[in-house]
Amino acid sequence: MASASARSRAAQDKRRAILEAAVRVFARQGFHACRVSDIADEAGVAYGLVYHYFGSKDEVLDTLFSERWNVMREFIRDTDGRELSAREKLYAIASFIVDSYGHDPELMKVSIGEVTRAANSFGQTHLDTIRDAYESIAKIVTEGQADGTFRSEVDADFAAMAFYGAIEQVLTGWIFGLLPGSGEGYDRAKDMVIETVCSGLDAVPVGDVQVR
Amino acid sequence: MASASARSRAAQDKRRAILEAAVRVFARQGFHACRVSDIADEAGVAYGLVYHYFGSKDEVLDTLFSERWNVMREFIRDTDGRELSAREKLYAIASFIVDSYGHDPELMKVSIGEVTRAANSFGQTHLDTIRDAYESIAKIVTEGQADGTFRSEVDADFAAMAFYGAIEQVLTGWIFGLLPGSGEGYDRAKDMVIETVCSGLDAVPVGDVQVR
Amino acid sequence: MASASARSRAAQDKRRAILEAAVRVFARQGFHACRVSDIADEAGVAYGLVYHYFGSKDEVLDTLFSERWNVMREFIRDTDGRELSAREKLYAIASFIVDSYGHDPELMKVSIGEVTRAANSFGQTHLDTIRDAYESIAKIVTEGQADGTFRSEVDADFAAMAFYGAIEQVLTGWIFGLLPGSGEGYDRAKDMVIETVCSGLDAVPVGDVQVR
Amino acid sequence: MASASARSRAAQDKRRAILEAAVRVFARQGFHACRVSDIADEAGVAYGLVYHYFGSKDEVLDTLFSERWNVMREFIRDTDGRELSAREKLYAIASFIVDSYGHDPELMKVSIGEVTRAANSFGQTHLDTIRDAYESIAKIVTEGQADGTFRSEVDADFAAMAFYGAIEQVLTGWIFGLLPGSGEGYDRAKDMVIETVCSGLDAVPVGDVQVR
DNA sequence: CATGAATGAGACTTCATTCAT
DNA sequence: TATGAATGAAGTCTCATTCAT
Repeated sequence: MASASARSRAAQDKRRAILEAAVRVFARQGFHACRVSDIADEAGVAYGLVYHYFGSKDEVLDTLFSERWNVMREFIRDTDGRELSAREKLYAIASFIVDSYGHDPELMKVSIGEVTRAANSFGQTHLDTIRDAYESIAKIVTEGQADGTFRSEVDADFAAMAFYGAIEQVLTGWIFGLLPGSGEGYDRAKDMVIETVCSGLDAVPVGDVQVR
Repeated sequence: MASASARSRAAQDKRRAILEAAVRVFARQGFHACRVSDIADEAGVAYGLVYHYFGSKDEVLDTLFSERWNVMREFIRDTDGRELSAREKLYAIASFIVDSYGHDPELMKVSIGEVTRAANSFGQTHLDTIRDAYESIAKIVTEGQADGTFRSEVDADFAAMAFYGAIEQVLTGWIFGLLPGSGEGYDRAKDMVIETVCSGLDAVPVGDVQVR
Repeated sequence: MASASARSRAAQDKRRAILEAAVRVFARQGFHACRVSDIADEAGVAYGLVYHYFGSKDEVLDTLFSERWNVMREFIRDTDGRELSAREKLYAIASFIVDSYGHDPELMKVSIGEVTRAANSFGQTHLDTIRDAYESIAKIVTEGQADGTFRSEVDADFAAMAFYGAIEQVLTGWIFGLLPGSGEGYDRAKDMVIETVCSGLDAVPVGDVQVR
Repeated sequence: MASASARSRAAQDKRRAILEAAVRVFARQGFHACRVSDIADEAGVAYGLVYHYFGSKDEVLDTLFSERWNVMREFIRDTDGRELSAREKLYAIASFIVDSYGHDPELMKVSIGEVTRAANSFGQTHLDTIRDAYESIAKIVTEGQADGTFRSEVDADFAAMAFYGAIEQVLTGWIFGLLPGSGEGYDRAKDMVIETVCSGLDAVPVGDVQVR
């Protein structure tokens, strides 16, 4: 019985090893440029074992996406349930995303870089998950607007998108090497995201501008 | 000579037809999932003609991306040279990007999905172009900070990234149907991007927050 | 010892279960289109057990074929030794083959489709067995010709082939639904095979025909 | 225009070359044991050209089947329309099949040996064609029975099956080397098939036999 | 310019077989 | 006996690219 569970544990270890190897090679070469054998080699397992655990190369990426977004969705939902102001909630979420990058930049690189391809093929499931995450963020914004913390000029859906996009682009900047500071400046980054999105760039808030 | 130029014009028409067909099939199926023959079929030209005008399938995408970003870079540079406040300049740029989407959503989908986010392959090729655009935006922010329009709490590089990311994510939301309002709400979208990024979400600007 | 023999019997049961499962899946999907795991699943045993009892997937089919043909060869030999006329012997053999189909159509389908007709691979392996059976039939025809029961116009080898072919094609007709009556008309079928092969179609026997 | 038709003719030549090469390699190694590259090599064309003309390896076999059975079906229909006795019609058909073997033994080998696999997968179309051919033969038998040439003891469907099976088994005998005489004895073979099927083996026609 | 047949390297996937437990 | 994870060779199919016309 112990041996059975040990065998099972060992088996799952290989599965996990394949998944982690996939993150590395996808991040390094991109999903399309990497072969299934690259994943197997990186994981140190036989070619066929990838297909023992996953139905296809796509399914490996699929699994990676699911895991990343489920964790994130759960975090957002938990955060929303805590006793925090709307701004603090957004800060917590921004922190989580930035920290995720700090913890596993390769996974984030894959997650950000391959979404489109996923959305274009097997990604309907993920779109629903992603939509759900955005809606949770929008809900936080809406609550902030309701209690007077946030202004009501901006649609909550829209703000959620801008909020998430701002963060993700910062990560993209780090990934591409367009932005300095990855590796040390995480805390500063979080602050700046929140500063930008919550307080804005303006020294003094103004109304609409008119540019032809 | 007239006939020669007419022939030349006709030829360029085919080239253009291929490019436009490519946008449609890339947007529909993704760059990797579409074959060169799909482009030719969509354009209504012979298979080999694609190779008469372009050196490779990659070059078709490269061309598409370059055209789009050169226009954008030029616009940003021009805008920077105009007699506008920093906020107005950002508004003009946001308008331009949103209008670009309104004008050719498929091109934007391809541009964002296949190149901007692709840190490997194509992303690398166009990195300098992208970097240049971001730097132009950052320069505008810097100037705004210098003349007191913008606060200095946020790094200009960082703000440029957040600004661009917020916009691009809104487009992404439209592309994937995560955000309602594409098709009508462009003007409102521009305002909201500027509102969000410049004025922020806060009803009353506050300082840093402390979350756990 | 009783328990040892019981264990052994149980073991042979599994072996038999695998063989019978193999007949079903081979008949359903064809030998090449079915995987070893299909056999194991159908038999309700573990993957590896197939290899405990058989050296290879081929060996499973070989075993099936050998069992069936050895029984048949034995029957033909026994029949030949009985006190019967040549015609009665052929009738007995035709009966046996038709009854075999009635008893296990799937096995016959596999035997005919995957081995008898497969001039390459499996056919070669069992050629001697098949040849032996045909020769036994030819011997019966020869004896019939010797004692004046059968005409001598037709070579015995040739007649054996035609005889067996006629029967097998009827089975094939049943297998593929080209011929009605499988399931009920076995006795009638036997009669008709003998009628056709022994008495022929002619109302009155005639000589050679001349067709351009 | 001439050059266009020449090009087209050349193209069809390659297609034909692939088909003929396929017959040879399928006959030599069997469908399953041969790789697509074997076909290409045998035809002296590039690997990919097989896929330019055929959607899959299966489709190559499929095409071979169709051609062979369509020719045969047409011949049977034509024969049925001629002014011949039923026996002469059967003789003509038997001749045709035997001659087909004489003319292209490899095609017949493939045609006979791979039917089952075809029937198990893509062969529904062929089954209909084959059924049609059998029915045409049965129709000839029925007419013979109607005009008193043939006895009515044997069902026409059944007789058609036995007739065809007897012939095919002779070919199989030649293919396997179980039967001597292939190469020279074609005419004798035709006569014997007709003798066997039409006149039967019996020296003197008898009624039913009773064998337990 | 235009066509589309021809090429062949490359990648995914399958699956028979082995083996440690 | 029995299990099923692990292996890796082999083969199908795809598709970017070339080239003769």
